[in-house]
Amino acid sequence: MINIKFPDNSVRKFEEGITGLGIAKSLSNSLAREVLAVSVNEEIWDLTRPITRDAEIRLHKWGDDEASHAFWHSSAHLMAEAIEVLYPGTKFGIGPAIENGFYYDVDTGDDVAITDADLPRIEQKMKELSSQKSSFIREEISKEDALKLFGQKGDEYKTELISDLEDGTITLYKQGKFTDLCRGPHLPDTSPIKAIKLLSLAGAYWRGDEKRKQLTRIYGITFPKQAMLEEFLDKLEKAKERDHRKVGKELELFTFSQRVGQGLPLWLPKGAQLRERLENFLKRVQRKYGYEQVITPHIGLKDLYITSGHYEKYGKDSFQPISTPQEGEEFLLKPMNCPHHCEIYSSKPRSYRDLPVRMAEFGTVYRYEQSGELHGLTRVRGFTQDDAHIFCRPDQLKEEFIKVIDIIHHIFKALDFNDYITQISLRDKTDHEKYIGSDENWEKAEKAIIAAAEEKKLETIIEYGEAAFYGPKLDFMVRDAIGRKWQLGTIQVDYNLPERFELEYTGADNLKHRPIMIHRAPFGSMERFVAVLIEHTGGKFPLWLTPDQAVILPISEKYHDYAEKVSKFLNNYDIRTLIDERSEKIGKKIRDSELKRIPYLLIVGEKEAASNTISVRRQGEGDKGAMNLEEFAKFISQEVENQLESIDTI
RNA sequence: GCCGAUGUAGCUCAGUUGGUCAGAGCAGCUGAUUUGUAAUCAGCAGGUCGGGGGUUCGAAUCCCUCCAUCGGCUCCA
Repeated sequence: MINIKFPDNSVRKFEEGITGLGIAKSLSNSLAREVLAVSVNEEIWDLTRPITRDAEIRLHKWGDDEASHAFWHSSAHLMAEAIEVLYPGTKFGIGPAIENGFYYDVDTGDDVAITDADLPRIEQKMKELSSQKSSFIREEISKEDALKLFGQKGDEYKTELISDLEDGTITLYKQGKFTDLCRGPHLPDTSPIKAIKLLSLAGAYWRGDEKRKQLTRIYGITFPKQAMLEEFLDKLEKAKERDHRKVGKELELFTFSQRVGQGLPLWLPKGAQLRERLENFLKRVQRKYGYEQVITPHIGLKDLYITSGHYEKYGKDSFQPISTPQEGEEFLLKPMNCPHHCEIYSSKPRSYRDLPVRMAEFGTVYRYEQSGELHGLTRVRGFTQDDAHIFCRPDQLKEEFIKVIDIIHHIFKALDFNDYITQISLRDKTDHEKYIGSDENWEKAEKAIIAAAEEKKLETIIEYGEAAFYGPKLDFMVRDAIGRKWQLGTIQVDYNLPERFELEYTGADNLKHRPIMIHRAPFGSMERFVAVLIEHTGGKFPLWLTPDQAVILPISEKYHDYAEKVSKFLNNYDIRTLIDERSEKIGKKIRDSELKRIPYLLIVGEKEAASNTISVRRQGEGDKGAMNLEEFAKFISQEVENQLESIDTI
């Protein structure tokens, strides 16, 4: 007999070799029907795998990540089985469960291609196979046998994976006629996989390596119930309504032009208005934190970037140098602001008493991103960083770093971003080619970030190999409408540029010392931040930010003049309004999608014009009744002020 | 850059196998209507069907190529 401990700390005895499913059955039949996976001592197991020792277990039903993981992983195998039937000879790469669903990378050979049109056929075959209720059978196998098995099939991908594995840790899973190299865990059998949707096809390099073969990746998602699938697809559809590219077009915030060039956003008046408000907000915050604004040009001599090391790293893949009538003279569009700021630092001698020096600039930079990488406002070729560089002494590093974390937290709170991930990006110690600078400095910089994050009690995830080439980073990542992660705020510790630019200050000991540089951008870039802001708010910005604070609706054309008067009056109070011309024509109503995003509706007609008032309605709150103009202006100004004040005291 | 898909009026879209296929709604303009918040009526104007090349008696439709966009991969100073 073995002791099984449950999440409520109760312990029961079972026969040795009992399975998760067996335990579930002993508790209740309905549980046994619903359970999908089991955690045994924090490791996710198949429900059918015998437990031979005392263990702590948790049973997972749909709704637990562990359950959906096993469910989707099994679905990936089911899809692979279907593909093997429909496309014999297909070779398989990897097929994991992901956050929403699963994928499998397959190689159908050069002659056969799976296209979008084939997806329903594969879905159909999956449904057919799932209803056969094939069991997923786990089997341990020696490395030698595994290599032999997949070698016979001619599957070079699996054999490559196996050769990287330790002997004695290799397991196979079989269901129906399909056998796969797999760590598991899986469902007991295929039957719970009822609702199936293959979502998309994409090319994906084998092992993520650009130089290797590109396989066909098929994405899909499955659920135990059709209704769940429909709900998921519906949610996905709704999320697309918030897409910043769609909303940005509707609200006339920004546009692109093929003539101007790919990835070069054109900010329309309302977008510029919004952006300006954000900039002013950030400038105000930064002033409080002791930053000074600087301004630097959009280009710099090529030598500047040779000094910084950026030319060597990115020169070939950047916008190419601009030549001048002067033979041999070459300028680069600036891809970052740091070198310029370094030159400002060294424009005069610095004393230890002067530090820290905090230089801020909304600096527009240009990077030649790969064409396939461009994406709305989140990934562009010309963008404006809310950049700043802090030059400080080693003893100031931690405090300065922490202050930057504070700024970012402040900003995120002010804009109601609660759902973000904090990531520490460190170097990949085995890859020396990718980074510049001494190990000693890297070590110091990485420790500083980790220490600061600990002191601020940040819940961070650590990613190795994600550091910038000159230093480690602390990044704040936010999700977009359909769940993709984007880096917004970033803080980077850099011992490198100060060395390359030979920056120094005179210490109390009257000797020269090297300052440490912190790069930071709370928004990341204005473009990306606005994009994420749009998707978070669905285009309904807070009053203090919104380009149009009120829309004036004249009952009829007769009151157009009065509407103009109201608009002008409010404009004097810095309240931006829009007169909805369309409503002048009776019965024509402004469309919801546009109207709903403007906080206040001001209705004017005979009554209002006569009494010099407006009928005020706040979206979502209903009528506020008639107000005279001055009253309304004060009311709005007060509201904006209150909002800004409450932001300040966050 | 790579794999796959898409590109028809300012916007959203229809256009069956190449032959009245240059269309609709909304937006715009001109009139009429004077009406309290999701749509008043009539008329007008809008497009080298992403660009270029080819096949054909004939191309929005088939082929090639370039450009852009979308979903991924890779990349992201």
